[in-house]
Formats: sequence, C-alpha cells, structure tokens
Amino acid sequence: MSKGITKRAENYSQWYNDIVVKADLAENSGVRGSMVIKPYGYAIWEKIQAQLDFMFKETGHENAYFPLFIPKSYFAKEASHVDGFAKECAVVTHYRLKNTENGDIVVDETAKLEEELVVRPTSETIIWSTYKKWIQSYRDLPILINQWANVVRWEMRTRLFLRTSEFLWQEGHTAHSTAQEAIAETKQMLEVYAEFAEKWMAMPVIKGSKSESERFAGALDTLSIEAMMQDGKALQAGTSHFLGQNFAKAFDVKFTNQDGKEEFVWATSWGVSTRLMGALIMAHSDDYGLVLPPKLAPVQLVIIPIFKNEEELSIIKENVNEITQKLKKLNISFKFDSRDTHRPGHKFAEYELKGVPVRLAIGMRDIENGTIELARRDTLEKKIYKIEGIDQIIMKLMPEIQENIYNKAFTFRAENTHKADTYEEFKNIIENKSGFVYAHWDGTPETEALIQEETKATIRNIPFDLPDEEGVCMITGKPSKRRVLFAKAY
RNA sequence: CGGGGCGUAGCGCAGCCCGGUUAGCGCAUCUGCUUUGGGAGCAGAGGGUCGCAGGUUCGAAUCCUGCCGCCCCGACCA
Repeated sequence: MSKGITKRAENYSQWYNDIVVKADLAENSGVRGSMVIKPYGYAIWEKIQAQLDFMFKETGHENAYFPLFIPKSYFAKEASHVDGFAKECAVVTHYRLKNTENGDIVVDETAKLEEELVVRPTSETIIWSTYKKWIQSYRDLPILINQWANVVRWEMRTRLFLRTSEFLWQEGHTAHSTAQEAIAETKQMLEVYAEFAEKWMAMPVIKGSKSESERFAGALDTLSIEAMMQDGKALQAGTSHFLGQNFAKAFDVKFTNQDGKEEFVWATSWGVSTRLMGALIMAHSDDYGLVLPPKLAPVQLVIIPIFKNEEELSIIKENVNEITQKLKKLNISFKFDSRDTHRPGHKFAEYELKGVPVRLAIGMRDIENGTIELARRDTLEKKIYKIEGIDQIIMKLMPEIQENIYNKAFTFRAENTHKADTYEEFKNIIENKSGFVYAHWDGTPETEALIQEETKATIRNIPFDLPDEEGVCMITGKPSKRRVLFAKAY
C-alpha cells in the first residue's frame, strides 16, 4: 500500500487530504484558509481551463478582466446579493502601513479610504456597473463575457480545493435583450459544464435547478450540475444563474428596443472553480493515490527504464526514442524518467500516487525479447506487449481508460442512488447507506429546512432528466409532481 | 462564535505528569560503498531561538501567568 496515504475506507477526509498533499497538488499556506496550488496541481487546472475556455469561445464568449476591488456602494445596490455575501467579505479600509518606534509595522490610521473596497466574492456588481456604460441599444446586445479570476469568500472552515478563502474560477456574465434569450444562455452554459464534467473529467453529473433556498443571491433561477463523490456525498460542480432584470434594475441598465421603448436588460452568470479539482480527486482516486482521466492528465504516460549502469541506460534510451517519436505524432504527452537517484519500484509508486494513466517499463530483458511492460493506472493491470506497434495500442488505450473511469463512476453512482417514498425510508438511507435519494417534496422551503435539520441532507437540485411522477411529499403528504434529488453535500 | 487538541530539526513525533548531564527517535537531507523488474542496504555526517513574553527556581522543553498561531468537531456558508 502507498506510503502515508490513509485508506479511503478508514477515514475518507483524511484520505482526500493525503492525496492532495502527497500527489503534490496543493498544500496549506501560512495564510489562514488559503492554499498554495503546486505545479502539478496547477497543471491539471490549466488543462481544465484550456478546455473550458475553448468551449466558452465556441459558444461565442470573449474573455475580459474586471477589478478585484469593488467599492462598497456598488456592492450594496442589489439587496439579496448583499444578504448572500455580506457575511464573508474581506474589506480593504486603508492604503498605507507605517513603522512604529519599536520597529513594528502597523496600519497607518491617517490613510483611511474614503470608501471601503470589498474584495470581490463574485463580480456581478462591478460588471453591471460597467455594462451600464456599454449598453444603450438592442444593437449592443448580447454581451457575452467571461473572466478568469480569483475571488475571496471569508470561510470559517476550509478544505484544500473544496473550500478555501481565496479560490480561482471563471465567471461568465452575459447581458441580453429578452428573458428567453437569457434563459437559453443559462441552460446552454449548464450543458457546457455537464459536457465538460462527463467527457473530460469522466464524472457523471445530474443537471437540474436549485430550490429557492439554495439559489444564488440575486438570481431568479439557479441551475447546477451535481456529482457523487466516493463517500456518497454530493458535490456541486458548476452553477449557471438566470438573474432576470435584478442587476439591470439595481444598476439602471436599460436599452432601447426595436420599437424605440426602454427596457431593462436581462442577465445571466455562471461559474466553475478550482473546486473541480476536489471533485476530480474524490470521484476517481483510490488507496494508491490519484487517478486522472487521460484528457486532464498533465502527463499521460510515463516511461521507466530499468537499468544497472550507463551503458544499459543508453541502449534503453535508443529503444525508447523510437517509441516517443511516435507518441509525439499521436499527441500523447509523456515523460521519460531516467533518474538514477531512485529505483524503479519507487518510481512506480510515485506515478501511481500522481495518477499518471499509463506506465511503460523497459529493461534489458525486454530489449532482448523486443517487449515492453504496460501498466494501467485505472485498473492496475500489467501486461507485456511487443515494442513494435505499442504506440497504436497506447493510442487506443487512452480513450478506453477515459471511458472506463467514467463507467466506474457511473456504476458507483447508480449503486448508491435510491428512491424513498416514506420519511422513515429516507432517513434510513441517508443515515446508513448515504448516496443520492430521489423523493417527493411539497415544494416549500419549510419542509426542505425541516429535512435538512433532521437529516443533514439537502435538496441538491430538481433534476431535468427525470420523468414526471405523481406522488405525495414524504413529510406533509401534499401532492408532488416529480421527485427531487436529496443528498448530504460538500 | 462554542467545544476539543496541538505548538520540540525540513516533515512526523517522544520527552513534560514527577525540573537536574551534551534534548532524543523515525522519515527526509548530505557523503561513501554495494544495489537497481514494486517505495534499497550498510557505514558515517549535518541540521534545534523546545511558538512568544514574563515569572518561580541554584537550575525550566518540563512548573505558573499572559499572549500568539495552527488543526479537528460543531454552528455559518457554497
């Protein structure tokens, strides 16, 4: 078993933490609640970014950048938005430090800002105060903008990637001339997220809309994708909001329509964050470490030479060169680890820990036989192949691994998804089995709150892809037209 | 904000209760030799304001007081 990784079954959250740290993805920093994303972890994030960015551009969006600091007065304009975020805002009040006589550095009280600046927890307010200047006519619409940025939400309890005070994300902010168009945009971006989660992260998700109480502060409707982690808990992996005209009204953003009449602009916003890293880790990894889908692995394949001396290494190198040249043509990223400071076994364990999808090992024995050993990270299978044609095998293997990882996660979710018709049944599942539970709910926040209080489970979303089904609320017995998705959540 | 725990070498910890040689162990690091198909072995070496400040004492990592920081559990939140 891997050195120093707590077993998943033993202590799930410790297992998660161990993987993040031991696989060199991130570590806690000296700053409370803020992490350092290490090169290997950042490389995965860059892959996530690159693909999402491509998908945003494909759907007509452009990138821009808005300020980190938001004047308090802007922030205060949309009432429910303030309610939602006020309790977790970092605020800049001064702009200068000074030295005291005994050499300490203190805030210079004479350098107080006229107006405090809120460090953005999200950018709706600064963006809509800007859009006001950009929009006069229906001809200026739609505006389809995304920004890659950091945001700060002062969290009381933090966990690497899943919840940190500062995190990286992207936030799309669009402006439209009609409600229908904005609603379509909200749905479209949720589809983009779902496709990314399933095709790239190999993580099946449930698309749906949030209940009123889980809605984004300032939105009329919030859509989400929800994924199941290996402990059966749900993780919200992306959200897309239909903001109606709330921000347009708050910032007085109007346009003249084709009939010459003034109207408020319709808005959406949508985002995913470095939390996806947490989802990726918890969806697939095992007791040996990280398991990465090939499409997001910074290194898709590692080659480990087994050699006793320089001479053997150079013979192996020659053979490996032929393989790597073909891999380059196939666009497969690889690493040849010829360090003589670590022995092969050490390297095997290290790359397993780091989740590299495929490993090749080649020594003198192989060269004599014209063979090479191939090991899959997802199944931990090892097989000997002829060197000849190994590139073709690898090319076919990558999508197979991607698919297998997805299928594993899909099967796991299916096995841990239940239906409950009575509250007794429901409580039993949540307490003893965990996982997702589909149940009828009367649609009221009161019932939702009661369930949360008694079981800790919340409505993750009201799934789109679920058939209508007449039933009665498991608490109140009132009629319900469809089931909703309950789970304990991150 | 409430409850609990911890602060001693880069990391993980012991020592503290019951004060007394030169503060110790594992991992990691460095050097040398032997090794190399699943986290190498042996020999040697380097590395410490014992969280900070004050007090008690002939003497404090150890006892007392205050402060600071971090972690875990809960409440809050996505």
